[in-house]
Amino acid sequence: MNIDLPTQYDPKSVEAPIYKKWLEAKVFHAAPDGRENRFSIVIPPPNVTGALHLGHAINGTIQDILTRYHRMKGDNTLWMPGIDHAGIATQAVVEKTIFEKEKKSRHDLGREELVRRIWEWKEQFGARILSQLQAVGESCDWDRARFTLDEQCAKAVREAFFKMFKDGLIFRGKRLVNWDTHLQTAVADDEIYHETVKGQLTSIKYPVAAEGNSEFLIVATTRPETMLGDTAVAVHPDDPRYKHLIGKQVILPLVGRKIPVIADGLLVDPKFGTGVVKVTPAHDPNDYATGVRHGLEQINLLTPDGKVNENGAGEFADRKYSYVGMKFATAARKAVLADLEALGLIAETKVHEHEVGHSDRSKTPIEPYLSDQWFVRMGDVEETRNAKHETRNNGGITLADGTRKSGLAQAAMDAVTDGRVKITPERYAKGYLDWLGQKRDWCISRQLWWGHRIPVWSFQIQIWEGESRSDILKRYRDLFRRMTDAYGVSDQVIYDTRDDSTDAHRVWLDCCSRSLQADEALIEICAVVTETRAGWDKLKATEALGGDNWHWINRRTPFGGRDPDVLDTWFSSALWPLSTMGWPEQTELLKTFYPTSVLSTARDILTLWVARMVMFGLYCHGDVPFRNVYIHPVIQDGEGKIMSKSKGNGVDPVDIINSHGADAMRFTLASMATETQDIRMPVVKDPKTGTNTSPKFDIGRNFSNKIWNASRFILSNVEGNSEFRIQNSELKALEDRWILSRLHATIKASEIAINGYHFAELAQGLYQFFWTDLCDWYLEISKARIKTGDAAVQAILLECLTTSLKLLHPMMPFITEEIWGKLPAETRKAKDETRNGMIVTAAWPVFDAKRVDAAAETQIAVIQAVTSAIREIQNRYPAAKGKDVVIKPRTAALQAIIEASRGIIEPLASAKIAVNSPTAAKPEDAATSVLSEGDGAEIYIGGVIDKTAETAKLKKRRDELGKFIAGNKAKLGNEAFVGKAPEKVVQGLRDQLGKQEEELAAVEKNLAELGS
RNA sequence: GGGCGAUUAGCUCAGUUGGUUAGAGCGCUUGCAUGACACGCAAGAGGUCACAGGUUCGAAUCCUGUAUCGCCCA
Repeated sequence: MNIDLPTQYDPKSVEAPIYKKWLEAKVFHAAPDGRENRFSIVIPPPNVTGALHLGHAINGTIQDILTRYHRMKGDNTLWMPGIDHAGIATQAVVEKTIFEKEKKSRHDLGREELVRRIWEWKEQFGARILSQLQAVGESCDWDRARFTLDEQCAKAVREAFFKMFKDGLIFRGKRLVNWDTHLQTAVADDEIYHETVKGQLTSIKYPVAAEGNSEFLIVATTRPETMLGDTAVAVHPDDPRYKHLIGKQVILPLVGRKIPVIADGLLVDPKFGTGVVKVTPAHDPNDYATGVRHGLEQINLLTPDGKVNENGAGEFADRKYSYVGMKFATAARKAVLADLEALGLIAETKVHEHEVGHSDRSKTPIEPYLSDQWFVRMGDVEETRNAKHETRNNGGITLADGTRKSGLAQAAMDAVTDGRVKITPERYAKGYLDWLGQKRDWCISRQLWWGHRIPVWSFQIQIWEGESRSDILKRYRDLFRRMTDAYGVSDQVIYDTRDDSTDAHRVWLDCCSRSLQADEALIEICAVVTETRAGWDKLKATEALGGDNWHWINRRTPFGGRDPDVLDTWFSSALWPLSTMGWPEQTELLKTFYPTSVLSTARDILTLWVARMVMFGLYCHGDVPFRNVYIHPVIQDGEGKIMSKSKGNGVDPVDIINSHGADAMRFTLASMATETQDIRMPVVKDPKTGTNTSPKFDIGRNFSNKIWNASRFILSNVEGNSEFRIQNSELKALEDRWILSRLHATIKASEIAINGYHFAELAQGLYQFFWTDLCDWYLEISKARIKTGDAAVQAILLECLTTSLKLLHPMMPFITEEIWGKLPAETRKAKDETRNGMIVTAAWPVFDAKRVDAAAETQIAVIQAVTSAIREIQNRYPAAKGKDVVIKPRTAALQAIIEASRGIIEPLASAKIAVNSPTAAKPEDAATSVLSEGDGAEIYIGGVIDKTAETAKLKKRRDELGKFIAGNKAKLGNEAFVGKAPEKVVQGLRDQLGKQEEELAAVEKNLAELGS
C-alpha cells in the first residue's frame, strides 16, 4: 500500500480543476459531423432572476446523465445551454431593488435607463447561474450558450411573430385580462395564485323601473363596488319567480342607469342565492362572456393603477354620487356599501369565504381588466376569419412542412396523440391534452419594458365623410407599401387593419415588421407623417392619397408609432429549441440536432412551455421540437411543502456542493428521481454553517468515499503492472466468474435504466454492485490472492474498476474522472479506446451475455448465506468466535459446493469448518442456525450455548414457519388453485413447502434437543 | 367543483403483466481499531402494505367506496 492518496475523498480539491480540464479539451463542444447517431437536449433555461435551486440541480443531473451517457456511447451529443430573461419576474425584482436603494420608480428612470439597469443585472446574475451550472458538473456546450433576449433569439422571435401575424394567428383585441394593478401589466393565468379570503356576501336591492312598481330584484355579490359597472341583471329563463320581469329594466342604485333584466341559463343557477345575478361585463370573466352573448355594453371602471375611473359616478334618488379616484377594491367598496346602507338598499350581509387571485410577482389581488392586448389564436381557424387578409384559405392553418391543421392547439395535441412526442411518465399526457383542448387564446402582450418589444407599428387613421373604411385603408396600405419600398424593406412589413373598432371615424393600420431595418424605416415614416405636412409633401403623400381629399394620421395618438408592449416571456421560450439552433436560418446545427432527443423538465410548465414549444416547432419549422419529454419529480421538504425562499425551507445546491461535493449531490438526487410526482427531502440546519441541508446527501457522500477508497485499494495493488486483459482461460476462480457476471448484469441494467429514465434504479443498481458485490464480497473474498499479486485477480480488479467508473461517470463525473486519471497509463489506454485519455469521452462498456454466469451466482449466494449464518452465531455468542464450525448440509450436492468453497468461507467467517457432512453430529451445547438457502443446511458451533436465548430464537422461527406452511398447504390443498394457477407457480410453491417442512423439522429437532 | 397523484419499517422511498417467506438506504440496537474506507466492517430488531367492501384459486398490486395529504385546473 504505497499509493499516495488521502483516506478521505475531498471533492473540493478535485472538482474545479477537473471541470477546467474538460473545458480546455473542449469535450462538451458538439458540431455537425458525419455521425448518424445523434443526441441532443436543450436546457430549460434558468430564470435570470434567481439563483439555482434543487429543482435545477435534479434536472441538471438528469440531463447530464443522459448527455454524458450518449457522449460515451459515441453519439454526436449536444447539450444546448442558456438562460431566460423572464420578463415580469426580472423586471419586478430589479424595480424593487432600485426602489429600495434609490427610492425611484421605473417611471422616474424612464424606459431606456430601466432596461439598461436590467441588462446590468442580467450580466451579473447570468454569469452566476452559468457558474453554478458548471459547479454541478453539467456538460453543456458552453460555446453555444444563448440568452432568450440575445440577437439570435430576437431574430427568431421576430420571424415567428411575423409569420403568425401574416397568417392571421396573431391579433389584437379588447379582452378581459388579469391585471396586476401594482406592476400595471396583464399577467397570465399561471402567474396567479389563489388565496382563500374571508369576505362578505352582500345582497343589494335593485329597484324595478316601472311606474308604480315597488318591486326589487336582490342580487348577491362579494364585490359590491363592481355594481357601478353593471349593465344588466340576469335571471334563469325558467325561473317562475322572475319570468314576468324578463325584458323589463331595473335602476342601478347610485348610478341611476337603467339596465335590462336578461334571461341567461348559463350564468344563473336558480338554486343559488336569490337566483338573480348582476352582470358586470368589464370586471368579471363570466359576466364578460354573458355580455358577449347578449351584446351588453362593457363599462370599465378601472384605471391602470387600480383606481376608479370617470365611469364610477352617477345620480340616483336625486343625489349625485361619485367614487372617481378611490382605490377600487378597498376605498370604493367601503364608500359604495356606506351609500347603499344609507339608502336602505342592503338586504343582507353575511360572512363568505372565497378564492381571490393574487399576482405571483407583486402579491396584490388581481383585477379583471378590459384592455387592448395581443393574442395568439390557439383555436381552430374558421374560414371566415381570414377573409380580410390577403392570404385566404378555407380555414385551418398550414404548418411549416405543408401539413394542414385546424389550429395551433390542435396541431400540438395531435403530436402527442399520435406519438410523435412521447411523454414520460405517460399520465402527464392527459394534463397536456386537457389544457390544449381548451384552445384558449394566448394573451402575449405585457405592459412591461423588459422583453422582446412587439414588432408592430400602429397608425390611427381618421376617416372623413363620404369615404368607406375599406377604401381608405386600401389607400393607406398602398401608401405605406410604397414608402417602405423606398427603404427597400417592403417585404419585411405586413399591413393589417383592425376591424374591432367601434369608432366610426377612426381606424387602425398595423404594420408588422420582421427586421430591424424595417423598424428603422417605420421610425422614419412615423416621424415624417406625424410631424409635418411638409413631410407629407416630401414623400409625395398627397399624390398618393389623391388630390385634395385630405386625410391625416392622428399625431396625438400614443400609437402613432411602435407598440410599447413587450411579449410574454413564454413566446421566446416557445422558440427555444429553434432559436438556439439558429432558426430561421436553415443552419447545419438545426439540420443535425433538431428535433432534439428529449426534454427534461418539471410538470408545472408542461402546458405553459412544453405545449407551446410543440406548437411553435410544428408551425415554424414543420417538426416537433423533441421526441421525448421526461417529467421529473418535484422535491419538497420533509413536510411535503414546496421548497421556497419565502418559506426558508429550501436547500441551496451550492451549499451541498460545498459540504458534500457535486457527485454526492448528484448521486442523491438521481437516487430520488423515481416515477412519483413528489419526493420529500427532510431539511435540517447544518450546525457548522447555519445553512439548510439534508441528511439525504450523506448517502452520496458516503458512496463517493467508498468509491474513492475501493479505488485506492485496487490501484495500490496493481501498481507496477501495466495493461490487463482478462484471459478467458484464466477465469477459473468461482468468485472471478461471479463478479464479472454481476458486472455485466449491471451494465445491462444501467442501460435499461437510463433509456427508460429510471434514474433511481440506475443509482441503486450501481450502488448495490459497487458497494455490496464488489467491496463487501469480491474484495473480501479475493484479499488473499490480491496480496500475493495474482495476475488474474489484478486483471479482474482493473476490469471491475474501470467498468464501474465508466458506468458511474454520467452520474458522478468528477470523482470518476479523478480516479481515471490515477490509472496506470497503459491501462487507461487499453480500457479507454478513445480519444484523449479522459473518462468523459471513454467508450461506454459493452454488455457481454457470455459473462453472465447463473451457476456462479447461485454458488456465491450459498457461500454468502453460510458465511452470514456463521457470523450471525458469532455475533450472538461472542464465545463462538474462532471456534470450529460444524455444517450439516441436507444434500451431497450442497456438501460439495461448501467443500469447494471452504477456502472462501473460512477466511470470511474467521473460523474453520471442522465437519461438512450430511451425517454430521451436532456438537454438545451447540448454537444452531438453520439455513434454507440452496438445498438447506444446519450450522453448529459447539460449547457456547445460552439455552434460553437459543430456545427463544428457534421457537420464533418455528412459529413463522408454521404460519408459512399452513398458508402454503391451504393453497396447495385448494383444487381451484392447483387447477388454475400456472404450473410454474404451483411447482414453485410445492418446492417451497418442501423446504419449509424440512427446515421446520430441523428446528423442531433442535428444540427437542434443547429440552423444550 | 373537476383532474392527477400519494398513503408500504421510526424517516425517505422501491416493489415489473396479480403468483414462492414484501425490499433498500438512513436511523435504531449489539459487537468491532480489521494493512482500502469509522463517511467504515459484521450482525440484529423493526411491516395488520391508510381504512371498508368487492373481483380472483391467489391482492401491497385490479375494482368500488371512505379518510387524510399534496399538486394542477376552474
